[in-house]
Amino acid sequence: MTPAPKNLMERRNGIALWRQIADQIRFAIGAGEFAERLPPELALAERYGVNRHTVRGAIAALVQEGVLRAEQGRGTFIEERKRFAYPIGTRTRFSEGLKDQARDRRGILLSHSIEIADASTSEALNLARGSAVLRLETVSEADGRPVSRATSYFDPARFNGFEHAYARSGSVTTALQEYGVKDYFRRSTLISARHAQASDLADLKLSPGAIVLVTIYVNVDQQGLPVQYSQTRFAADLVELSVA
Amino acid sequence: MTPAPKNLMERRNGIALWRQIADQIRFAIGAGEFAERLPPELALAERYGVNRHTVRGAIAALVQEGVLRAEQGRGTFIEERKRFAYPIGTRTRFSEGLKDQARDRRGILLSHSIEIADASTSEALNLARGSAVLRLETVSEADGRPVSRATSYFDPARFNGFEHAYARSGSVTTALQEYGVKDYFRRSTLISARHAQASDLADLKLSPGAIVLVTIYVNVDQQGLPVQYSQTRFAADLVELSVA
DNA sequence: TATAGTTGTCTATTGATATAGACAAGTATA
DNA sequence: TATACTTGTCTATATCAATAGACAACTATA
Repeated sequence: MTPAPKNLMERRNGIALWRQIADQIRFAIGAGEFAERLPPELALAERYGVNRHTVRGAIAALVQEGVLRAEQGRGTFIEERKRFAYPIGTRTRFSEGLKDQARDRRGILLSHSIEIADASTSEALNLARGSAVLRLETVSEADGRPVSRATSYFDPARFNGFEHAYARSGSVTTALQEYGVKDYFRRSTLISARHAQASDLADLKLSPGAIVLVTIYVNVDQQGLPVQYSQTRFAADLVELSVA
Repeated sequence: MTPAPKNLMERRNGIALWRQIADQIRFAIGAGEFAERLPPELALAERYGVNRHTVRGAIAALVQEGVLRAEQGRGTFIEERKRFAYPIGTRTRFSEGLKDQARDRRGILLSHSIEIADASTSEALNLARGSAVLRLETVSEADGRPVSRATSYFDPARFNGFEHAYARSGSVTTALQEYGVKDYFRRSTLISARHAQASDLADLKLSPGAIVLVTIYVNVDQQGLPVQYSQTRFAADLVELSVA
């Protein structure tokens, strides 16, 4: 039995109480804390040490998001399930990693462009300074829900027209195979967390102030040559990263 | 030249404009957008499409955090701090991991207690249901700055008095050696991110609304027996996790 | 030493946030 | 059907957030 943590809300910190409580409830749902139905509004008000109307504000926001469904006289019910556990390892692949947790997984190409590589990109892909790179902006979905938003870089000399291959299959793994990369491995992953930027909020269908987990990584082929340099943002309320 | 993105702030979303702007400025600094000095308040107000006083609120918060330093008549300057890269792997150790990045690393014991293990703890440590566990609350510091806040569980039958060993050395590695555990390995790590709780804000000296990276892991000895089950919160503005 | 440019402080007004209480409307159950 | 419990709606009040304008205090430099 949890000892009813009271007054854990911070006031006058620039984040409205109803927003903080909405964030807490969403996170608690992701952690499986509430089975199917939310406690009554008065109980939640007691738990968070606020007025019932403030809790109602939080619930209204989550109903708007589609996380909750309120029924007058009956209660407030949860529309969603637990977080995805996304495995990070030497053989990390989006579709493989979630195959036991979601029926449909696919990537969607938002846009692509050829650019001059900056310092970190050219170093990661082992290209000469000032080389051109192919940049892909993608969203990955699981069961129709946007899970991650990636910015990836490829060497256009080796992977000319890669954007079409990716757009067709919705999978980096499949697209790489079309270019003769039978297998690939993750060399390293850097993980950080921050508030989502406005553009990611829209693509990941998040509410303002949401947190994203950011992974920066390089994938290499069987010869150890870098094939993909990528920065991926995961919705922290929907995904946790599992390092095996 | 960036085309002065105006009016990208969301209003009446439960997050005060000054807080959103503070988050944006902090992120822009991290991305190296401002060299050394922030643009004047009026220019920032123009850029974000808000009143000068609103920008001042954001700057005041960042000064409080130690990110900025304002000097009357001169301008507002950036206090440089780079993030620690904390390596996560099979041989993850706090002091080892930061030894090239900080001169002094140590753990501080905040409190300890004997409790009845809950379901996840007893499973992680391979204990019978309802067994007693030793719980340690600790803070780890690097160069005097609190970097992480951990809640760890040990089997009190095997590690009787472990809290004293830890308090003496400030190191789990050293304390485990006193109990004959010459080496240990990390079996798995689960990583998530959320807003910091009030108690962690104080211990990690964070500002309200700050983000923490949460790692949940089990360490096992050379025989594969679990010795430590732990949940650690890292200040996301100060630390990124590196998976090799 | 002027002057322009910067941050700091004050007053005032409007809208959003949070609290409080009362009661209506709907649901489940004894 | 009566009762307890739940969500929905209304009024009212106090505090915080955001805008607006004016001017003081301080710094760099022409």
